[in-house]
Amino acid sequence: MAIDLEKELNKEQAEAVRQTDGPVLILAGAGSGKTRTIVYRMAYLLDEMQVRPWNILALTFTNKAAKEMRDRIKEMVPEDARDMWVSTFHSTCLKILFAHAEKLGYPKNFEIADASDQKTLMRDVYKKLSVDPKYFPEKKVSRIISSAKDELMGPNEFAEAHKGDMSLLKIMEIYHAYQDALRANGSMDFDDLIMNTVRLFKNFPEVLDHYQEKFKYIMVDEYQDTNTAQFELVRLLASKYRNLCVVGDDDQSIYRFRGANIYNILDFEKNFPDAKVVKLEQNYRSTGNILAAANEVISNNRERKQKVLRTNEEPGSLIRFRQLDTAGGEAVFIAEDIRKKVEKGECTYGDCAVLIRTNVQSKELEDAFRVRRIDYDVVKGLRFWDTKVIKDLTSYLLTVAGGANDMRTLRIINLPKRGIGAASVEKARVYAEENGLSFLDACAKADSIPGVSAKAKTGLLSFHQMILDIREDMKDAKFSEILDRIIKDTGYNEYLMGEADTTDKYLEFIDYINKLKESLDSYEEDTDEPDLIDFMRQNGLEGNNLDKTGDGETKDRVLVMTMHNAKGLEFPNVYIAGMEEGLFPGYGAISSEDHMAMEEERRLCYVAITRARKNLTISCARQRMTNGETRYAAASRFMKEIPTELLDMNIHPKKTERTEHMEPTSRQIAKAAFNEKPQAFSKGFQKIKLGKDIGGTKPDYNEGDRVRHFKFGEGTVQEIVQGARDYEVTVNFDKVGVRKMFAGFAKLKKV
DNA sequence: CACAGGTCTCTTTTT
DNA sequence: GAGACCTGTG
Repeated sequence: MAIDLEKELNKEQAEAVRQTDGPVLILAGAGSGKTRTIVYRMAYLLDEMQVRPWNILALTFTNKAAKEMRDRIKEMVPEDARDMWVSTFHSTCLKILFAHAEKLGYPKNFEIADASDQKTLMRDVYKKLSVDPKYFPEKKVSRIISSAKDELMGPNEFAEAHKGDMSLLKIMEIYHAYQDALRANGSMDFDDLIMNTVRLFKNFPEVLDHYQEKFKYIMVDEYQDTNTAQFELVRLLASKYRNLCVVGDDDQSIYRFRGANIYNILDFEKNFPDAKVVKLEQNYRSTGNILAAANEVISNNRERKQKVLRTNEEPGSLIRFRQLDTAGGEAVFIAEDIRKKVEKGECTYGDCAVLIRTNVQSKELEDAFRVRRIDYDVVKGLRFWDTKVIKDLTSYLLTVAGGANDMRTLRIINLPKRGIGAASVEKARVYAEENGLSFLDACAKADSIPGVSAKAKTGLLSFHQMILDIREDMKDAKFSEILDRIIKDTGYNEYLMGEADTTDKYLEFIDYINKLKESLDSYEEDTDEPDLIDFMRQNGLEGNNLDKTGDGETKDRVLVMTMHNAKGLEFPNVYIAGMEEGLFPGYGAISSEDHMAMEEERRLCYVAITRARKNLTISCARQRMTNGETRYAAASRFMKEIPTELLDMNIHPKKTERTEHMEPTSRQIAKAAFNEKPQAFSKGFQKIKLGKDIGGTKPDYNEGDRVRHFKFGEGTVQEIVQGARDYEVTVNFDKVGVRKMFAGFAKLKKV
């Protein structure tokens, strides 16, 4: 099948497809037909350039993206799709490591430690090293270790990089012990998969050479999200044939917090000086006004590649902006608005999505939808294999199967409760270690373990016997049958009934179990030598998340999700909720010294805006409960970056929109009145005029006055200028020097 | 050993 | 304000 590029693609897309050799950077703006371009490019490589399918590697971040790409290639070139490696960074590395694990000192059948395994291991490490989590919060330390791995730093390099820093040296010690614990369990965590593959390539040039020869053409999707380790991996693989095509959008780089390095894409041409760059700026998604707003907002970023999205669409309706008094009122406004639209037949619930900055924001929205009987779903990050029920049951399965690491057995030793407390477990564990036994085998020797209570002894012995019995009886049974037997023998079903506080919850648990069984059955059918550890390895990476966005039941319901979760999706009607200073941009970005933090928030805003196809509604609340505290906030600075002429601000509100829910209660007014910031509350409905009312009140200090800033401390006011939208104040701070800020946000106090 | 009550924390998330 | 987690008591 010959491909008519000119007919099926636009000029830029066709150009991107034709750039087959050498390094290529495709800057694909939001909604510019990125996936289409990638898929055509692959088909072109195969059909026109006679590239062999097994010489192509395509890397993505999510399984969803990999699957979509695979499916679409299959449609175009069915016979070749099979032989191409189109998968995530992690599963690609897994495939490579699987063949070479022993070279790095890992067992051939190493396991993958997921988030909860990591946590368990960290716990152990803290106990072993008697680290005080007060000084070294587990979560923070885990994050530091993870980012060290993202930067390709092992414990030793990490120590080298932080010589003399006492607290970091302690973390290095934890890092060391954590790696040891992983090794002892024959496991790698997700970050290890990438880091170890890079190590493999660096230490074994012949292995690298083999894969360089294999992957003569490499493509990377969402390149703006790559971290240093992933960059290095790609660089190594591509360094021989140099046919590297990366696709991404620097304006949509929103994962800095998990190691993504935006300079990978910004500096691509520095790293590959002969790179060809193609920009895809034609947008096929949104109306003119939405696109104009997105372009305006993102143009405030300095560190970016110049791009302007354009469209053939009409300008469409204005972007609506509403400021409500409370977060609850905001939720009511959104729910009512959606209800009215659906009643008028303008759209269906499924056409609407509410985007939020933080997960806690979903609560009020859920209440508002529930009260109105509006079908909705909150897209949660909850993933199938991380679910407690699934972790419990797979731990049982692996323990029964034998060869499970102790971590699994330890998880279920007293679950459901069988009278074995933490103290007894610890004793059995020490005994196991001293005698070189697995934890399960140590249970059988309960009589010889010193200091274990009679009750616990019985518990340990019967646990061991139960596992052996199941193992013996179910030798030839299907995995799903073994699972049934486990549930029966352990009384896990009864345990779940106790755990679930509602019937719905219980049914959800049962649903998980059924899904697990299905998954086991289909694995057994498709695999020559089914093996549970292999099953876990396949699926632990196979995100299989219960995400409700795409596949399967496309129910007609409103979706509520974080802006991060919305990346890559689109909806006719989008609501962005919580457009407030302190929430979006978040407090952290506002107080950060690093301007890249604010730029990242702005990119997130850009991502959120560009999700909308036809209608975009942005809202915020004057008052919101955050972290158990009532906080007052002005509208987001990002709102001021959208030109007024693109906005419908409801300056003359219709009476019908002034529902009681939006009015503050007298108690709230009283509360606000006692608050130090009197501008926090409007009396009744406040007219919103950008440039005046939003944070634009004249400060109560003058040039030359001493003022205090919540973060920067004291300083002297050098200049106060009335800007287009707010008063701009220049302050020379004693500690941090001269800063320019908007009076509305800086909350400077006269000293 | 289990449970109750006190304490602490609290962006964003994939694999 | 809610959820996770730790500690003290029965």
